[in-house]
Amino acid sequence: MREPLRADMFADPDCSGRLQPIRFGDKWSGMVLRCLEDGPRRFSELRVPLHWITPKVLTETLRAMERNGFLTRTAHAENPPRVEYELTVLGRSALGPMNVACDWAREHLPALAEAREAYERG
Amino acid sequence: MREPLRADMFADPDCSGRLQPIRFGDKWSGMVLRCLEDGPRRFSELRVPLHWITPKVLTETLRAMERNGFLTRTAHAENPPRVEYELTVLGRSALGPMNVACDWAREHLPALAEAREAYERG
DNA sequence: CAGTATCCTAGGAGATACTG
DNA sequence: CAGTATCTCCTAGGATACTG
Repeated sequence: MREPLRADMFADPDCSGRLQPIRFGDKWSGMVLRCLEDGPRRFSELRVPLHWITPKVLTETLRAMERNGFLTRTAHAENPPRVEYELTVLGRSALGPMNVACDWAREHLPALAEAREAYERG
Repeated sequence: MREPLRADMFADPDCSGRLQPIRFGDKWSGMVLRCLEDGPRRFSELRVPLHWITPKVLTETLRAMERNGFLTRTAHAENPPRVEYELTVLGRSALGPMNVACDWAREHLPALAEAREAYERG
């Protein structure tokens, strides 16, 4: 629940390519969803597993998800500033279909790869 | 099983926007998957429900899905030519997660829309 | 720390025209 | 009918630098 996010959270080479045909929103939303699964996280904390995504793009992603009601943004009046992002009930409900998609991908990734090789051979 | 595809198959205005945060592959793959659900279809038959997608883009989409092993392309030696696209077992298996995602979207679309309105109001 | 502000680029996607 | 072949456009996404 409160362990730090691992830097290699999305480092699996099998998933870094385009083998996974199911996407959640834009490029990063699905991964952010996964990052927030175990509780609220800070801006810079999210950057680590997300391959050091640039602040501009992470801000855009978080704003879009906030706008869609997937997460809330809480700025604490401290110095240095601390901002936390946390899934809403709606956002958490999206983990359901995402897990189904992930299970499907894990199960069929070998078949995907094999189909590509067969296609390449002609 | 053999009814023609309806032209307004994807005409629902609620789904034409960006409210649906789950995407299958590129812009058209998910819809093609749905179009082939009930059996093989011809190239020009697919164009109708797909908003008269340009042939170039439909070809690209079909080639990508064929490459990933989602469907097969069968050219019949006739005149005029007839080509049929049909889902493979792998392609059909992707309908599982897609239906889960569609169910989720249908259930939460009102909440999505409401979240947006609330965000817009500030 | 948690962001803005600029600038830039690759490629997904469409319009249009042509062909075996 | 079932596609190619070109051309063009848009924008998601990244690089870099700066700030309250």
